[in-house]
Amino acid sequence: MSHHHTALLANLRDQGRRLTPQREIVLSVICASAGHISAEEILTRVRARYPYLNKSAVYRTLDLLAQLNLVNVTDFGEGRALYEMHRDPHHHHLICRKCRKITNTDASIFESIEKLLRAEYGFHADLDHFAIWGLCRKCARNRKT
Amino acid sequence: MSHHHTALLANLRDQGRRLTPQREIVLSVICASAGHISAEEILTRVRARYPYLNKSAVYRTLDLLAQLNLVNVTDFGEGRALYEMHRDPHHHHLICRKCRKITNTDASIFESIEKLLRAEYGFHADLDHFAIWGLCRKCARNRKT
DNA sequence: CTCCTAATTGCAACTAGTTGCAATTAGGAG
DNA sequence: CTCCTAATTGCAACTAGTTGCAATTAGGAG
Ligand SMILES: [Mn+2]
Ligand SMILES: [Mn+2]
Ligand SMILES: [Zn+2]
Ligand SMILES: [Zn+2]
Repeated sequence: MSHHHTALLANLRDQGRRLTPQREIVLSVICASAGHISAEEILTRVRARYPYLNKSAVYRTLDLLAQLNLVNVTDFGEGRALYEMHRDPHHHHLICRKCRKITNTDASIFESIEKLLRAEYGFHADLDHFAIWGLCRKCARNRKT
Repeated sequence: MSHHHTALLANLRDQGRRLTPQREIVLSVICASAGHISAEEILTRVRARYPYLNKSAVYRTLDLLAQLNLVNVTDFGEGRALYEMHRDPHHHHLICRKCRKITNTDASIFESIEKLLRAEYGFHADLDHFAIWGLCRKCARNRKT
């Protein structure tokens, strides 16, 4: 049993919830994927191992894993959610709303804001995977600025 | 013709796009709404004035307005997008992933990051309406922290 | 004012994801 | 190991939003 299954199990037990084979398979598929992966692709890979697993169970598991903060969910403007394991070091994505170019940054840029939100609002922000929209250098220049 | 219609017209003309009655109606419905409003509710209000306007036109207009940055689009975890005019002063929302409580903050918290992204990546971030997930004070305390 | 054409709409069919409920089962009690 | 029950799954029906394409039209040219 991997490290992530242990984390899942601990989280579930706290809430009187159960570790089912379906949940284990979904989690391990996400663990085995390098980057961002869609629900549809997760379902495909899950079914390679367990052909009759229902899509409702996959979607419900994805919601659960997101709520437990084991995976992050991000919309990169494709009109569907992409899932990724929470891994260190954290990173963020800058997305150009004009040309859709994506640039990565590291997590440190949000450190000061995390402290501010905690100090001022008592809010423990999940700032470990942001999609930040805007204009890239090239597109901002073309706006005759 | 309102200030917002003028802004829309200018944006459209630049790109060889057109100001249609459908687009005007959708924009004015969002302008007339105080806070966040769903696409479904926009469609309902649009049809109060123009009963046969097609939902595709509404969704396509919403995409367009978002791309032109005249409205912001945010998912507050309800599984659907909410739309709001870009208005000053800007604000952000802190959402607890456990109890779904929503707290507002003002826009100034992101000023330093906006400068950093511009200086370091040449990226002009749209940081005027963020939904930040995390744990509120109460829920963070209950996690036996 | 009329004509023209590329942009846009309306439509119908489709896709991704959600929901309510009966059947199944994880996991605790004995 | 067996029983029990609340949590979960599978299913089928549903909803929100998307897409391709023919019909319409905004807005520019003459
Ligand atoms: Mn990522
Ligand atoms: Mn808002
Ligand atoms: Zn760009
Ligand atoms: Zn909370």
